[in-house]
Amino acid sequence: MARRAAEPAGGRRRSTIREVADRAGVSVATVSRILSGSYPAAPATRARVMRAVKELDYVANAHARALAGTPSKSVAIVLNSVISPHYAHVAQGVETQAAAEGRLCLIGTTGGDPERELAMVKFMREQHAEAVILVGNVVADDRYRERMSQYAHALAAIGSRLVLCGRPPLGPDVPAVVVEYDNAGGAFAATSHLLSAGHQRILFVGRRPGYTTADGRLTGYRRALDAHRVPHDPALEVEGTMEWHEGYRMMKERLAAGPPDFTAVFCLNDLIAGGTHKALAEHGLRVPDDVSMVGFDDLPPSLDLGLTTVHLPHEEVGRTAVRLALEHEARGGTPPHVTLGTHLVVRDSVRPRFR
Amino acid sequence: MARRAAEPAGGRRRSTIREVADRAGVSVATVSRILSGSYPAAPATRARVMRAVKELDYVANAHARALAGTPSKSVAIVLNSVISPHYAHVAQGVETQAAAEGRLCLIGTTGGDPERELAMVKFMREQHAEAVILVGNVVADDRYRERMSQYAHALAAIGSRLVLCGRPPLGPDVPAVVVEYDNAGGAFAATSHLLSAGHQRILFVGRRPGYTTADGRLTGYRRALDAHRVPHDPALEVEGTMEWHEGYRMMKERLAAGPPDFTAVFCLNDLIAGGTHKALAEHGLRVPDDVSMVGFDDLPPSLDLGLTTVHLPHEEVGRTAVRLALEHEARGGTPPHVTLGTHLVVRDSVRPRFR
DNA sequence: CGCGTTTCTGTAACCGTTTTCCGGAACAGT
DNA sequence: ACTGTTCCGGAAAACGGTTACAGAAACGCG
Repeated sequence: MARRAAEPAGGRRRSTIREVADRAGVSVATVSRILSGSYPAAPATRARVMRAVKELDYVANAHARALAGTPSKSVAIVLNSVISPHYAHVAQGVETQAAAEGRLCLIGTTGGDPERELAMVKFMREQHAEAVILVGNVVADDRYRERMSQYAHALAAIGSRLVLCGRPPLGPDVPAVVVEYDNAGGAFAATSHLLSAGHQRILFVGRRPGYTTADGRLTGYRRALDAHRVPHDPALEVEGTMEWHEGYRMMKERLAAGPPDFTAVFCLNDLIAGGTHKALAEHGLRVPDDVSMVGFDDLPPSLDLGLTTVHLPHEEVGRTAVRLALEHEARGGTPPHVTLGTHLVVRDSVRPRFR
Repeated sequence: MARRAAEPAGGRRRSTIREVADRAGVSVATVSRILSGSYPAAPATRARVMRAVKELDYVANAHARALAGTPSKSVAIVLNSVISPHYAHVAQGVETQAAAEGRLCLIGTTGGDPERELAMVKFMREQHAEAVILVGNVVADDRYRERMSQYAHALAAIGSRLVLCGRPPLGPDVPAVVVEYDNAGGAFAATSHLLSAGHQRILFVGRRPGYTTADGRLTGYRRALDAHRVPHDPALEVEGTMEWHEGYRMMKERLAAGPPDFTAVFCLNDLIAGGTHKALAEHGLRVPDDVSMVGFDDLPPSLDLGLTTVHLPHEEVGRTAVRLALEHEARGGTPPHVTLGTHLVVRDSVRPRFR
């Protein structure tokens, strides 16, 4: 066979079920049956087969197995990057739940590039993933939206599922499971907490129109102001992305422009809170003595900072995504859309202020 | 066909290459060739095929393809958990490099359980991963060591590779690639930094005998003391695991036992540094004014803390692992063993002390 | 117009499993 | 001893692609 010629340098071939069968003196069918477990086999035969398997160190070829009709089930997760703590936690949840349900976990990252995300989804489709879980923010232009909903349909057509985590639904008739958390609610709670402590001028750090997460949190912030009848000042909303150094930059610039015109800070997330905190410290402003502060995410930095923040059920999001996708796959019907609750974790970054 | 009966509830079937061929009025061979790219085909035929593909929204079955001899290459990574920043960074490196080399990335977590780790390796072997990358600490008992080196041989036999990241080799004749970073060297540098600043009594927080990472760093610490002819006091080595709350606990207990008998702290990693920092603060001890401090890892918390720490090339470890495994797979020979360098990042947690 | 080339396209074998369908052996009952 | 069950194990047909081989159509040329 010429086909055999192109083998990896050092290697014997991977042993096949046929070789096991020969060595055990039985047919391939018997080996297959014995290995797949529950099948009546004479103890002697079973022993012979098992010995052959051990001696050859045989493991089944997952591809052949999948092809023949016993697919090794798998779940795919696609995210921007795995180093962002939030994504990492979600991924952990996905992985945990997938393992619990006996599924392998495929992972791919996109670096935030919609193009690569689309490619990943296609890739996962080829791999017969039972569910493709998309996590995180993207700017959703129309072309992207269209192609993604096409993929949703394609996946649905073959009994698989597209799952959107922490991003808005694609549309009413797109068959995708959606797992969100309550950004607006959390922001409302955090802002109310500051307001109740007597703060009126609350800086919102991390505005970013078009990004659904940021938008949701901004909405909650504004609603809380409204509910407390505190006038809303657009000048208190600072724009920037969701990173540590951006938080640092935003606060630096703000303070460089003049003395603080706020008594409290709402940070879009804990990373930003970290940077902001640093910038404040460099200007001799202490938290919470001089400035109160709340964050969002409840990820590691908040522990170091003693930051009062909004807890997000990161891992729960991942677990729920897998669970819903898998049970929905079995049941069929309209795909579920759940919103997970968030709650405030009070630490030590807010001080009451009385007029 | 009875086989067809057990279909997922809602779904049409996944379309096959045969259906594409029929619709385009050509043979399957032609479709296969056209899709696999570089093959001379009449423009008209190609167009017809492409249209059929689009209309049926066909994607190839990766399993069938793999079976037939064009395996979709993949690389597997197995780690304790993806939420630990260090692992996450390594994973990111692996994923990046894998993508760059056109490989899919399979991921599995073990929760630190050797049993699950072994199961994962087997699983990955079934999936025909070109390399299986193991990251992180384990307590290596003999049974574990033996089975793992058996897997290494099994993988090697079929032209795949076992890669160990940040853990010690299994033995001289075990065909596994090893990528380490220089724990001892980094610890030496960090400790020397403290010693040069005039500190003599340096608390080592996070001793954990048997864990290679901890052991390596402790070695570096002791060597530095030696080199500076500072007597080594075992009472200055505190035991604990590598987490934030452990750092907190260790320092809390130390301070509860009596006034500080040290002027500087060497933390096994940045997480511990975070907890330690907090505990110090609660006792009114400021860093670096009252106590100097160095960490290890250069992960996010160190930014917030302004921590002087040892930088580890996390992502580089992951990338190197993939690169080495893949080129070694091609070349054959003795598997490489590399140690990546580390260096000190000076921030603002160490203050000179003069007698 | 016949023939050798060149270009495409079809046929069929094969990849390594699972599973259906069947046949033979052992064993008990009469 | 003959038949009916029960138990085991084998042969062979899928699964959905790739590719070696060969055949047909188109083309240039003497």
